[in-house]
Amino acid sequence: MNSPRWLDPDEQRAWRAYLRMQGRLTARLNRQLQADSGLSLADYEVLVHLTDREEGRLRPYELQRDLQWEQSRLSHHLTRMQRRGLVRREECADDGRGAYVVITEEGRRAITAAAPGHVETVRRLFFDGLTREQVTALERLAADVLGRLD
Amino acid sequence: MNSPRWLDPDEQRAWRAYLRMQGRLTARLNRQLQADSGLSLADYEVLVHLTDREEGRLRPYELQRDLQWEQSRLSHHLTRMQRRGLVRREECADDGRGAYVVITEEGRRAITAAAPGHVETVRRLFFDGLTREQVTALERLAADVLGRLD
DNA sequence: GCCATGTAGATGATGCGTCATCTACTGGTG
DNA sequence: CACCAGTAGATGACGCATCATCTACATGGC
Repeated sequence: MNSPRWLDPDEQRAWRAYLRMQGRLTARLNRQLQADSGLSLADYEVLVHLTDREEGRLRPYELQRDLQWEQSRLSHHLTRMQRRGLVRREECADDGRGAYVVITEEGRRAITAAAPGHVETVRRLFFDGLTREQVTALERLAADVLGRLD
Repeated sequence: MNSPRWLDPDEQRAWRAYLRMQGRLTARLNRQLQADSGLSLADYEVLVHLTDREEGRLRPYELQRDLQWEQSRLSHHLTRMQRRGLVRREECADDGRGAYVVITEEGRRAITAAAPGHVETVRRLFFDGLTREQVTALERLAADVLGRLD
């Protein structure tokens, strides 16, 4: 821990700007989604992944792998979503330990209703005003950083 | 809400990569700070802003403006930090409604101990491996987006 | 001086995220 | 087949974030 390499001024500014953008953007997206459709960003992500498979069901561990969430977070979240009727749990025949998470009709209705407004908000708050180069540079940067997170 | 402009493939990939990086990075930073020094990222931010003024004290509304937090989040957070002995509240003579938040000796010790490891982690997980151009491009992007969030 | 409106800040309820821990089943090795 | 390491998932406790609401003081207009 001795003599750390501090951030230089460019890095400082970039880091502060990133943190600030991140916090504000997430807050805004969450609020819009919550207000317009009663879903959180987390609910939205779960439902997107479920609708990606046409059977509308996944094993929790697959969901966990895709979302990169903590296992217990996922489990708690599914419990809450189940309580609200957005998903349902089913037994898994192949693996006695396992389970399936299945999207309900209500879950489908919820995400169908929520998606347009959410995408519109992402576009309005984030992509509008960015150039194509900025978009590809961001993807590149995120991929670089992700590569070092594993 | 009719006929939304969906994200094109570049935007999709960039957005997913960003969300994923964001989530994983925040989680890692939080875990490191928590494990090595018992502080959360939120605690860290509060203490940084307090130590920025050499009196080590601020009005809550200033802190709120700087951090861009919800007022009640800040208030709750300060209560918890106070309970842990990191800050203290003091009466404000000029304004009967107001208060001061003051960093304690223990708070100073905590952030002094935490900072090197945290900065090192930010550097290792984020800045190492990014070019100078990527860093300035990020700052630019974040500033652009922030400009549209107000 | 009195009232209306605004501002500083606290609080209770409730949902979310993490950690530690637990149960139950699987699958390979002797 | 008995054992044991590993994997799938759930749960309780606790700190965090948001919303709605509340108190108390400040301030400007009459």
